[in-house]
Amino acid sequence: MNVFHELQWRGLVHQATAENLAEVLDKEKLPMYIGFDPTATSLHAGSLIPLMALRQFKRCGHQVIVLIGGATGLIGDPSGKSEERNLETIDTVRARGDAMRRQIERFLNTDDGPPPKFVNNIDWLGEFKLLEFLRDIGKHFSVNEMIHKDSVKKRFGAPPSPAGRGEGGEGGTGISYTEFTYMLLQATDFLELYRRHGCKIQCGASDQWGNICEGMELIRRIDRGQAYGLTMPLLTNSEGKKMGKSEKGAVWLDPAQTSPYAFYQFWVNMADADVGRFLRWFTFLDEAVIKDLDQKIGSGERIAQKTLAQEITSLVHGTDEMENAKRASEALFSGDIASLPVALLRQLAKDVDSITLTPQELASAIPLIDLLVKCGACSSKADARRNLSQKGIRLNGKQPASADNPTVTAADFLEGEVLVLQRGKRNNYLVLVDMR
RNA sequence: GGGCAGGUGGCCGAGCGGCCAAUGGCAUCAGACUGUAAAUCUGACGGACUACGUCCUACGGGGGUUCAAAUCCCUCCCUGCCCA
Repeated sequence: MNVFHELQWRGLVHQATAENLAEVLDKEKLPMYIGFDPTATSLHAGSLIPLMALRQFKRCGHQVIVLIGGATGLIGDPSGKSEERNLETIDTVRARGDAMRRQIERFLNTDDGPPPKFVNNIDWLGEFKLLEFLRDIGKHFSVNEMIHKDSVKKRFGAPPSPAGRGEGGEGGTGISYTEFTYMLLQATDFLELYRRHGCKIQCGASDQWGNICEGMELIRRIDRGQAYGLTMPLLTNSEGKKMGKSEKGAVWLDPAQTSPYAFYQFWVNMADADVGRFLRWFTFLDEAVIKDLDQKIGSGERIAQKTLAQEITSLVHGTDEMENAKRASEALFSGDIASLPVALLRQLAKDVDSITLTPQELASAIPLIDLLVKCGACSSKADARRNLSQKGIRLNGKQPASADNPTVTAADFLEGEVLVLQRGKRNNYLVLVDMR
């Protein structure tokens, strides 16, 4: 199987540096690398695109190399950023890099294809002497060209032109010499991996195009070698907005930061206009199956969305967690919470935000308003009252009985143990009674 | 350095002495309709409370004038534009 064709029909190819990349890959299974800078302790939904590329290359028999940007993460990539970033400490970057590496290792831990290699650019960039770097690498870069790169141009203010109005970037916030150097570092990485591992392809998100091309050029200039680059689309929704952000913030791949349930729900809620694209990007389902699902979009059952959610959740969190998330979803959206087994509801505690009360706390009636704030369903008492008056709150699936100032007592708990609080249709909270 | 224009709730943006917790738009939240969608419609949208009302906190920071200031004065900080 040719990766290029595979990536292409899935819509994962944004740009390639060679017209004939597909043929090149037909002849040879070139090693490929993707770099991840440790900008956070976890990857997020957007990172799934490069991760899927790694899986696809690996599956097609390519050696894949994952580069952790232990060095570049200390500098900061200006690509796609409108403002200069604050520098992180070495310890922070190291810790994040380790966490990211573990996460990626787990994602690539499959037996279809050669095992991935992991490298960290601190190992070579960290060794470079400044003068050596300037003489060996810096000499190959023209500042004149560099300042015309999108990533840099965006940071330059609109030049005061005689006509009055500046054109281009809207008053850039400037760029430090540090970030300006970033592209040289990434180019050096490519060269280094070309030398060490015979790596000839670098992939990345579309905003990495410039950096990737610089690396290719460097390889050509210094080693007279031929390398390639391939970029992939950015994760955006049909409205062109960046995704991976939900109402609670970013959708993380780390289950401690975004529970598998929340992760699953994120995909179930995908807009019709986006599902098809994501089924291609984020699953290994073949074309016929996906086309069949395309037909079912809009029919009302959300079959495509549910399939998408199941596939990605399995991929990221494993099938067990996916089954749990699926079961939790079915339970909470069944509409008849009161008749569900208490044991099942108790299990939801790890998927849904929950709090535990002691029997003493429950001895007297608790104002529902307080409980809503306590479990996180509402941000303040005023917010709780508001939601209550607008009929947005349900206890175990039902509207609270008393109108004015409803309270909760032990009797409201299913079998004295569990209370499901809901704000709107999709926000679920669990109140458990400590049975010890 | 000189001149000018500004800093208002998550964002944009009105208000320019009392009727201003502050018009409007966006975003957000809930409800209706649906498919746990989109679009649309309705409502809410600083906080606390023994609540169709009361109180507290808010219009860059500080100080002042006034019965009363987002609105006037002083001062400080910051931003944008123009001229050097």
